[in-house]
Amino acid sequence: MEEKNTEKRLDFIREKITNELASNKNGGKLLFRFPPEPNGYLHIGHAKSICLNFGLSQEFEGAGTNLRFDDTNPAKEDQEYVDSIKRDIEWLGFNWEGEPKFTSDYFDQLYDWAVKLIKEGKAYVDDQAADVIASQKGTPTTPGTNSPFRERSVEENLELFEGMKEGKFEEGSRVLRAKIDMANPNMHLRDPFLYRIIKKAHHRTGDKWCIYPMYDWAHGQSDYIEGITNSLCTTEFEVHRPLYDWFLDQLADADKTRPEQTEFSRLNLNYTVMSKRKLLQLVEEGVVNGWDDPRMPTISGLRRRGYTPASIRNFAKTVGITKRDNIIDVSLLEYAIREDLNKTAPRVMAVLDPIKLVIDNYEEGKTEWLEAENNPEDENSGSRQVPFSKELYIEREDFKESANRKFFRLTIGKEVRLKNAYIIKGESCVKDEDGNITEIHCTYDPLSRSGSGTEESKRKVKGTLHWVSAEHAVDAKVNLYDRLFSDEAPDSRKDPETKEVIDFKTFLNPESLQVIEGCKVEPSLKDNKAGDNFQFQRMGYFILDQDSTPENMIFNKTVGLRDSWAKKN
RNA sequence: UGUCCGAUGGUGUAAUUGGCAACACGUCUGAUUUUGGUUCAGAAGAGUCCAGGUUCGAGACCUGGUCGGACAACCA
Repeated sequence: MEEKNTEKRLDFIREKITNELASNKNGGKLLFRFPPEPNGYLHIGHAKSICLNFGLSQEFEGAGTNLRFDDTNPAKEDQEYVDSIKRDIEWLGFNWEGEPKFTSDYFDQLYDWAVKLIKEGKAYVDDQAADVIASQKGTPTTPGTNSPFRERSVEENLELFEGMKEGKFEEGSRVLRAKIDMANPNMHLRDPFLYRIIKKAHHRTGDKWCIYPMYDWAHGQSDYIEGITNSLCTTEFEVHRPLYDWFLDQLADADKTRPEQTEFSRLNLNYTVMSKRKLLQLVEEGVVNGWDDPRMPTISGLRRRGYTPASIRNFAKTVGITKRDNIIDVSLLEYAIREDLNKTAPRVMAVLDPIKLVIDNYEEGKTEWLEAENNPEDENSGSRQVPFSKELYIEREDFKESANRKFFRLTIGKEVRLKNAYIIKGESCVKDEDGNITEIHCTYDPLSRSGSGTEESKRKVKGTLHWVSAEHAVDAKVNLYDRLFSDEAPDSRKDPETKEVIDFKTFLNPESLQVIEGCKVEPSLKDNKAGDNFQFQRMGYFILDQDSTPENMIFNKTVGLRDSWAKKN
């Protein structure tokens, strides 16, 4: 699918970059970076950032975007996440500059710089316990107090820091801190941590290190090492920027590229949660079936749900880039996928809740192969043959014995069109002892075949039903999905009494997954492969699941068609 | 009683940098339709958080408020 026409409207970041280019900042060089921590799967919020950072390098001539794994915390990170992140970025249609980068590649340089800061009296080893240090930090409205270890000699600091590196001290017993200003109104400048001791094997550096750099120390310096020009991140890092700049002030070479951090607001979607911690919780507690559960807002979940890369890119585009808080309505996401799939997904017939329909005046044992258009929105999509016979399945909800004039479907005595086939008239129905309808009987008009050109075929009937030949139908399992949470803002509701935030899992939608077996689909579907998107005519968009086999077909519902009838009823 | 950031229809985003508040989603009509889909035509819905000020003219600039968000992890 084509990307929507790029309008000339520039968001504030693109405008800023355009201006920088005009003033020849950094000699016209542009290098961006996408810096995920490999501690979870990427979600739709990351997709926004990916589309920004990698999109920028596609839009500006000669620009590039690095992929850098911010792997400074071996306690949480894992190779599995590295792999999934690479896969998701590529699936979205983006390429990074050269090989993927890792913050852990810079551990030696970072260590050397830390030593330099110590030698200049700008960093010190603090021996206090975490809670003591925390209490000395002060609060946002009250200044902190200096650590008693703040004025240690350079020699002692050097020796202790080396000891930390050598593994001579216990985890949590010492940290290296920058010596800035414990009374600074910006809390991030109150002697922030540079290093802590973590005696865990790192997924890349193994046992080489037992001290690991903190985010603030590692991030900006990694940008600097790579020669990043524009370091784009979300607004919660805005208050970190003075610290980002402080480090560069101490270390950066005047004739090297100095990166600049710019913040934009993160994406929020209603009816879901977007924090990696909470998503991990859903996975670990088995609330969902893994990171790629189609109900998850993860990129892998959306992929398995049937979303396409183009739809997500277009979604990111309509959502835009600003600094203000936002909560995107899921209808925007759903629109993006419908718009794409409407143009690209082949139409097929599938009956989700089948009931037998017998055509009394149709010849026993006869099969006709009727032509069916693959996609009326795509002239080049061609057509296929679908089998028609005396006994069919139709959707149970498409029949009522009698109904008012607004019911455009099958009733006794009224005519409807069977899509791509004949006009039929409801005659009678069979019920079991409980009064449930078990079989419907009808008659057909042999002269009304679709596309035959006869007067009878041109007759206007109000309703058209999808169907599938009972003899030729293939069984399938279908997963129907609804929103994972029944509340718009599951992670920010507060108890009116206690003012405590209510656990987000309270709002889980118990009906978010409905599995239906015994669906009947047209035989042509057997030839398709996992990941293929379809429109089940009149029902919605579906994707062949990765676990599907020709013998046990499984479809996932991506999204329903717009349904102006259901809305009124 | 801090620092930083933000505020435009229900939602998201614009407004050529001071000149009739526009676009998309959503909602509602109607037309078309062998998908109650698509498409097409149209409608309703904000006077731009508030109060002052500058100006012929302010969503935009200035001042002061109000409201919302971020920040006190040996997380990122």
